[in-house]
Amino acid sequence: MVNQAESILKSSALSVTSSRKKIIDIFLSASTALAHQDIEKLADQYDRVTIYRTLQTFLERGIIHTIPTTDNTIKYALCSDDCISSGHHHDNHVHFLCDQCGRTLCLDDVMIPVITLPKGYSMKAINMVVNGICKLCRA
Amino acid sequence: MVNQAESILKSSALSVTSSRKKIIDIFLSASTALAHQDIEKLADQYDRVTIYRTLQTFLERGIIHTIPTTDNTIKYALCSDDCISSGHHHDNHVHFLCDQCGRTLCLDDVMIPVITLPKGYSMKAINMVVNGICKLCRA
DNA sequence: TGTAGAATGCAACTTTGTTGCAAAATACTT
DNA sequence: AAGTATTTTGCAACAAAGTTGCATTCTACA
Repeated sequence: MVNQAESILKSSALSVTSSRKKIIDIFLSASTALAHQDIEKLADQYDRVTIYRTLQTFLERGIIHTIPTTDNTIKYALCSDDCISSGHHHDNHVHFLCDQCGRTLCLDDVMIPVITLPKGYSMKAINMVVNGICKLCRA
Repeated sequence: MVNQAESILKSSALSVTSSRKKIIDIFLSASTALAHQDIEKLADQYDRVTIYRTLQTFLERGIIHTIPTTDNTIKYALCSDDCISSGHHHDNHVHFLCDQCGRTLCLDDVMIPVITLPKGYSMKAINMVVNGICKLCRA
């Protein structure tokens, strides 16, 4: 019996350690994208440095991705299954940052529209981030 | 004879000081968006704290705006004339981050397309950032 | 089960950002 | 043009965020 965290690690050819499993579990049970600080609090039995290195490793392997924000913070979120299984990383949905509750949400149903760049520019990745008030805060 | 930096400060009802003029001049002569660190180096006769506070003031007055990035840095750029003169801040063009030279460019000609959010979400601001290789690096 | 190699924790450090307060500069009044 | 209220600046001290080297511990695998 292998759990989801272990299978993610194994399919990325990473050794299975308790800190890595814990951090993946945190992402799996989170409904929003998480800042480094959030993870530190939720996994406080592990060293700060371990969390930095683990997130770095996960980024390199494409297990998680970053979401750009207009304040100084970086938010991390699990990549979708699609994103992991394909070799290349692609993350073509819109992200939403609630100005009231501070949560970062993946709007999986809202695709990023195609845009045309000026001559001479090539595109490797695209991010679209909306700020506003989320469903829960408006209700 | 009033220079451009002074007229920007006066139209924002800010007192004219040498550090503020210097920082605006840096933005005026920069072809790309700048990180805090860039400004610190280019205005190293001024205290770090002064630069933090000046950028903060400029943001509040809508003289500059931030550009979100996927790495940990925030980049600042001068708002266009339109953006300054209208009361509200709007910055509806796409930003481009070159993965090779690291520069952040405003693609003034590429507008952010309109998207539809799911029910219950309200939009206050939107950012679109493209990573890739810029014109100059490809040439 | 033993061992090579990888991951972790610790300590020390660098960088980045913040706050309070005294000194200096600016804007405004007369 | 000088005096003064107010704003801005620089300094110092601090807090938070991120990095590096190295010894110890753990994992994967023979």
